[in-house]
Amino acid sequence: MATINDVARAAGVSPSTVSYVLSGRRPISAQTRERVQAAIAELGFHPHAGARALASSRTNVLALVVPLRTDVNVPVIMQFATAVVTASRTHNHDVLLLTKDEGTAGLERVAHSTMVDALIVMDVERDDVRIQALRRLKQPSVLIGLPADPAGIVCVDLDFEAAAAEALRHLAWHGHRKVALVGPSPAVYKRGTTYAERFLTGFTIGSAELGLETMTHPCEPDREGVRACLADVDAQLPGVTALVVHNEEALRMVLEELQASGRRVPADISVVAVCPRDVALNMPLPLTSVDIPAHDVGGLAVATAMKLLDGRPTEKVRLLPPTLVERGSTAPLAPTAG
Amino acid sequence: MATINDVARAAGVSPSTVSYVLSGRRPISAQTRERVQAAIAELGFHPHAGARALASSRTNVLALVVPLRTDVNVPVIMQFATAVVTASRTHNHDVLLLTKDEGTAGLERVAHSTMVDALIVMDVERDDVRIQALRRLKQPSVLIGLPADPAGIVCVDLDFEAAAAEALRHLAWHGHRKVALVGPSPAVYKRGTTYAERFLTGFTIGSAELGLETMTHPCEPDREGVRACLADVDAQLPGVTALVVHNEEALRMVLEELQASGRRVPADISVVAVCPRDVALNMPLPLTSVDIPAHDVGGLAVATAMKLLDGRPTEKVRLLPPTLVERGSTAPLAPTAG
DNA sequence: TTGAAAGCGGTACCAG
DNA sequence: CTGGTACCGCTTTCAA
Repeated sequence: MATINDVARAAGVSPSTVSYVLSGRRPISAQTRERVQAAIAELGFHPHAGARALASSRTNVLALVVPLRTDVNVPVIMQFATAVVTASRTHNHDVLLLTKDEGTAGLERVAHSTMVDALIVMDVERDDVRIQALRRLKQPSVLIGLPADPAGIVCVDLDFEAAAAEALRHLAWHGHRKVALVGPSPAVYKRGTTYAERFLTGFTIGSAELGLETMTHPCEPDREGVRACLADVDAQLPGVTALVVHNEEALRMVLEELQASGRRVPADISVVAVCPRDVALNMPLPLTSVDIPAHDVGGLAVATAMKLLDGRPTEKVRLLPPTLVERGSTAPLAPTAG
Repeated sequence: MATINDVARAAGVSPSTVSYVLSGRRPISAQTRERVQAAIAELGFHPHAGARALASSRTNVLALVVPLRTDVNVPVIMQFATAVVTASRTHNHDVLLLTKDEGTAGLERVAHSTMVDALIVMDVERDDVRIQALRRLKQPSVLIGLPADPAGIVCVDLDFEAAAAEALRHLAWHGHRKVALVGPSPAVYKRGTTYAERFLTGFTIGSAELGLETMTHPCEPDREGVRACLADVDAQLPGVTALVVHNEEALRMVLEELQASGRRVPADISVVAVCPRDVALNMPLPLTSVDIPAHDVGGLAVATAMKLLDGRPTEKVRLLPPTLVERGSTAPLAPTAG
């Protein structure tokens, strides 16, 4: 492999000049620059990452911590991950993949050994033990999620509270008064996954503000779970005219069960999904949905990390406003039912 | 951050001794070792990854290339990825995550800049352009999959041909003579994804060897696609008594459509799935399945990469034998139907 | 606008 | 069994 010295020799300049051509950190005459670039191309020179990291204290690598567990929504995780990788590349960074099960030790390992410049952590829980560890690191970190105490750490996420409010507002606008939330599985709540809690909060507040009659119910994403959930909804909120479904895995089954019980969507019951747009579009019926913008959130996390690395100012908590797109699964409440 | 020199000073030894304590590459007296380890612990010393890479020409990082496209089965991809990360950690390596869309350039970038010791590449196609690039790298690579010409590259995967044969053998043993293959979507075949082709080959050969009456049909994993596929199967192979489903996304819908058409599984029709065990177990009915051992394959890929790095001998192509587990979705053919 | 050279923090060879 | 030290390849300060 060619080194910077080989390039310097071939171009008839000093190694430092080659380095400056590469980094652009000082003016170089056009002539010199061209000679150097020609030599680089000819020799197929690629700077040695380790050497660079050693000399510059910059690795150009971001750590990404993903949950390994599969009770959490895998496709969404994957969307976040690919978004982070893609965004990182546009910022000239690569991504080191860590799994959550290494816990605090994994974070400390890659940080202390200077493998990464910053860390992006997914699947953050209410009182995540990893957060105190992150605070002690010399590298900055960005959470995707929102823990109980985000002090000293930067967080980005969808504004799930607003998302719930948005869903309710849409339904209320269409005249719906009785609305049920079909939530994630109990395990998700139990774990202290904050997006679930935040959505619930927004739902409750929104319900009160709009004067709606609502109920909420977790939902195990299998056939029996969905049936049980819908049965409870019908029992506790008779005459329900709309559902907000914050449970991707269960979504398709909810639609099927509604159909099985003889209810047409949206004629008999409206459904607002909370999910990535492609999921909403790939249902039997295109669903009105509040988008989970995994791509945007991942991109924002990376952009935020870059700001931190550059010492640029950053919001401590950045919650993206939700967008609701009306598709085929919601309709105004029929006058007779109002 | 403490350096090796700080540790050496604190322990009253030379830096090289500290290095040797860390690497175990030469005998150290118990006394010295303890003093050094105490100093390491006290100072919270962690070797600088870049410095280490520079001096040793070893990064202890593996590149993992995953498909970014989502027409491919996301949960399985994720299983492979987490298996690779987990296995890498047991070998004291970390994983750099690359997406397939960077193509050849991405591979060359991380290899030429010495960011990784070896590469693991998923979603390999028949005539994958990346393969020639991999051959030129100084780092070894392991493919998960099997291209047309694997010369010079090590490949690991499930033996999909044998998997198909195994599924048919199981059904034939139970007296089934008319069997249809519900395959992946046409797009998967079109792309030259070899696992699909290999399964098809195995199915065709197995069918001939067992003297079965069979047909094969790709299947778009949505409601209409599944319906159309099953309709074609019924039309072209009337009296079909068993299905082999090599399409995870479609699996649940296949079962539901069978039920909708009044056929009970396994009483009226047997179903063998080809999927990870957890998918087979999470269906309404636990399915007899040929396992896609993502964890094993990922682990094997990593172990193989380690062998290559150590200069130990390795099989060029390693195809894991399939295992079929009988669960509730297959039954002997009823005598009356035979 | 460019060059010289001192590190960055380890590794591993050469000595003893 | 241990120490001294020349690198590994690049960045960046100091000089010119």
